[in-house]
Amino acid sequence: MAKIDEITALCKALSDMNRVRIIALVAREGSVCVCELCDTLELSQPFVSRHLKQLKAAGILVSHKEGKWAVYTLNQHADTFLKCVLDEIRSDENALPPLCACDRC
Amino acid sequence: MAKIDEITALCKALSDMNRVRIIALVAREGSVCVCELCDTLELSQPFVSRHLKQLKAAGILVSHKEGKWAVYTLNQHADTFLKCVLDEIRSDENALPPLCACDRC
DNA sequence: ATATCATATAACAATATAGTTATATGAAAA
DNA sequence: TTTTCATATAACTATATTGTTATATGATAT
Repeated sequence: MAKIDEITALCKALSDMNRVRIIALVAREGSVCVCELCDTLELSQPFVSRHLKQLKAAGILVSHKEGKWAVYTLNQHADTFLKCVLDEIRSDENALPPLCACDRC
Repeated sequence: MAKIDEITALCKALSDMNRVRIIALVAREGSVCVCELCDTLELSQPFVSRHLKQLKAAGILVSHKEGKWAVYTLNQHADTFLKCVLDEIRSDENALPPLCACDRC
């Protein structure tokens, strides 16, 4: 029952390759910290941080603090459309490199 | 089995409110000519024409000529993800004004 | 307290996209 | 063939977004 402007907003969040790769990595790993995203996807930290903010604003990801680290996970309250998108994204998870696990967190 | 870059490209086409409204109108009416889109959505002709080009490039719409008119319809060969999006868009069709039918075509 | 680490934000340049105005194309009617 | 109509494209400005660099915040460790 999504409205046209909700569809537009969600698709705007998904219209950037780097953001979709971030989502794909979070979906595959369950939860990741920012440094793992940076290292695995070879993206700069401020760059990742800003895209994460957009993905949170779009309701796709949620985050919580664990000590010094910010851990990002998928929003469990995704609506029908977002679930459909996530299924699509998950089906191409192998397009991503293996996780560069952070050895500190 | 959509790839990440295909998802990104499709979502980019769907990331603009006017384009989604165009899709919604085509989905509701079955087929429309450009002047009906302009009149109904109160958008300028070159503006609509350029967005239609993007929607064709994204594989969402197809068009054919009927005399002087260009008639746009949904691409029947939509993949799973696009079908899912179209269902969402259709569920908010009443957000659109009634069709301003072109009295010439 | 000071230093360090992880993340977030600010400020900026480069690029892309939206939206407008003017013009081109191509078909049908006169 | 000239005109008219429907649509497409070109050229342009305005705005938004991307991506980078520098800095701020906030927690832990020393």
